[in-house]
Amino acid sequence: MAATIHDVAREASVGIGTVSRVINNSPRVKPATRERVLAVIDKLQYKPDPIARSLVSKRTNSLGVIVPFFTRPFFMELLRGVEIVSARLERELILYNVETNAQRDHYFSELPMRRKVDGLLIVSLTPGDAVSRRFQDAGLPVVLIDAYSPLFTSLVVNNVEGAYEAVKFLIEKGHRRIGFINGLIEGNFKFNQANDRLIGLHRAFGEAGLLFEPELVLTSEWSRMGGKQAALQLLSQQKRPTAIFAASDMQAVGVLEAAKELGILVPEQLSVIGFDGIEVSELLELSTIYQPVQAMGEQGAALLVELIDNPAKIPELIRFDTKLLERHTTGPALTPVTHSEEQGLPEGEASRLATRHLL
Amino acid sequence: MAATIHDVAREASVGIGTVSRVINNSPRVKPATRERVLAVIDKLQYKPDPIARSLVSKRTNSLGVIVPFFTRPFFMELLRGVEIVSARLERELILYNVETNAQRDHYFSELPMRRKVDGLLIVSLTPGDAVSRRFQDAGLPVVLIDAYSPLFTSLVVNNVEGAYEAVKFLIEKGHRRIGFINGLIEGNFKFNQANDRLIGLHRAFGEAGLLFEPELVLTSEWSRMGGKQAALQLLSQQKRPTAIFAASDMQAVGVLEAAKELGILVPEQLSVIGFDGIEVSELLELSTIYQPVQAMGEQGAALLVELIDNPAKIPELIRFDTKLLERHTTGPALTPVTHSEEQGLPEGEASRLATRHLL
DNA sequence: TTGTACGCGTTATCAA
DNA sequence: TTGATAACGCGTACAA
Repeated sequence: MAATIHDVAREASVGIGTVSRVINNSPRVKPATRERVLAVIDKLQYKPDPIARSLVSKRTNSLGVIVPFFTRPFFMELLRGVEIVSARLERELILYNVETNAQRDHYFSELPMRRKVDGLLIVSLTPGDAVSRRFQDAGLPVVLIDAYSPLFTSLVVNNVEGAYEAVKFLIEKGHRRIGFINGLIEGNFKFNQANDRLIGLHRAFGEAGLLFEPELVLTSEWSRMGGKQAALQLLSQQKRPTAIFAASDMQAVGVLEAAKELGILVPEQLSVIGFDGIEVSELLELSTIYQPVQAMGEQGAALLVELIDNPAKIPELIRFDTKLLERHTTGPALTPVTHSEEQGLPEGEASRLATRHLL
Repeated sequence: MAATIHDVAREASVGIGTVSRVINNSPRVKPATRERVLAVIDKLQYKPDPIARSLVSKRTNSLGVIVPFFTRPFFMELLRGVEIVSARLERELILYNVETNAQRDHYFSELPMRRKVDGLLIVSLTPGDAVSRRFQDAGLPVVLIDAYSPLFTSLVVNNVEGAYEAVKFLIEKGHRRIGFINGLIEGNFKFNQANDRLIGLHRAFGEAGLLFEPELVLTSEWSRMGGKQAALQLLSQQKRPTAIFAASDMQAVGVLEAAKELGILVPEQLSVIGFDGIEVSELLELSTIYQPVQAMGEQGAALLVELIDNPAKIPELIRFDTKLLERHTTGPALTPVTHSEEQGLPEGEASRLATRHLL
């Protein structure tokens, strides 16, 4: 059996109060007795029991993070940031992964009650009013990452601006028929992100005097497969787009796959730009709108800990800027080609080129 | 303030013992009073405090997982498996990420003491004798994944066999000069894996009567960059290999990058095969040795929970088989080319082909 | 079937 | 500067 504070007290011939003061380095203890107690602690290998400690202190020294689809690269890189500072600040990290609305609601309703965490980081999910009130009533510190609520400190990336830049960039390259594959609003996950990116697109279109063509805008899951399906649809239209902007890198990867399957050369015949700037975008030399995901994770965790230490802190809104990363999937627009006239390149050669893998 | 068991007892005019029996559905309570208590519980929104509960029950309902470099795809996919079953079994998941020996030792020594978790999953790390004893003395259930110890239930993949198959496959394709980029033994992380894969290589070489050429075997970090550096070195030798086997997919990706940089065509001039079968290998159409990582995570978590419920369970060793995934980075060996004679393809064309990205 | 009292291992209060 | 004692919220013998 592990030693308790009583064992130490007895062995050192002091009261448990004194031992407690020693382990919490209170100054109110005579150096001599402190030494003695410390010696016994060392001898008995005594470690205060964190559970008993939290029972009275109401603190668990751990951070909870609610994150949807945590294996997706975007969330992984964010989690990495969170982990870095939670480790540095010596907090345990409890992972609440959500894949369904039911799971989300479950955590949203359970977590405020059972005080298993000192604070909560909510990623890419926006708690509704009722839920928000529960968090507040429970006095549970909350920080939102990639989501916004006036009630909580929120870290967001400028999605509108990012999307605007992506589209403007394509327009400047001469593209006029620009497809957009937006991300699905998965049961209110990712609601703002999808919306904002659409707004940015509209703004760029408006500025350039382009009219918005509904048949060029599709919605898919935030995944490779989703992007591929959507791209297949977009690219088999009569007058297919010369450029596609995808709301996430994974979707953009799907676009690349679709293009390859159709024998369409990127970037010669089709420009593709993604959103996120995750590692695969680098591997595939995908042009993209980079967002500082890891930094957001780090700062989010840091702010949460601050908030835990000072619950009176008022919520703030922190914005992060995106950055356009021009790589090799975007190029100037050619004169638009229709299906019937695209025989310029000998069939064999085109598909051979298109089939070359190797990043 | 949240309601406690006392509030419920008073409101329902019963003793706290009865309330306790109700929430733990003990049969020893009259249906009528149970109803009454349940009603009050509902009315007061009472939830038993998990901390107070663990203080007496000695259980936290949470699983700890010690994992090195958790953002690396291999570990991510494993974690996904762990998360799936920990969520299903309603256990919290606490993440202990390890990036240095110091961190590993820290967790190894702290975790057995502070009973913050009911059990521990240790991934790709082999605890030494002293540490193992600590875990056992503390009575902390432990399951090893991708690591082996006779003291704990261990889930391992047949690395020797996997490496053997990879190399045999290359040999059957006609390759004779086969480079091997092994993974670094990072302060004893991944020790067995690297060793086993080398053994598999030797076996295949031996069977085929090939002699082992030390200059074709390098070691690098288990990363893209590491693989790339090693490949650059391998491929700039006078008589460069016609095939490279990398100990991990990420390293293999680095090999592809190196080949591209040198204008070497894959698979025409160089075959590349990786190990792991992570998602990027699919994206890049990389041939590889697949290991059922997610399944290992799932089963590891399930076994850990079993062990927690029945600590007397004796350790078992569970093996998983690899599977060769032939994709598009491996092909038949050409007659070896030396640097001076590889001008067969016009310079421009070769590099143009090699530069084509698009998966 | 039900209620009471005690213990789990700490921290905090207060008197000494 | 110290020690005794009361919480913290729950599970559980034991008594009724």
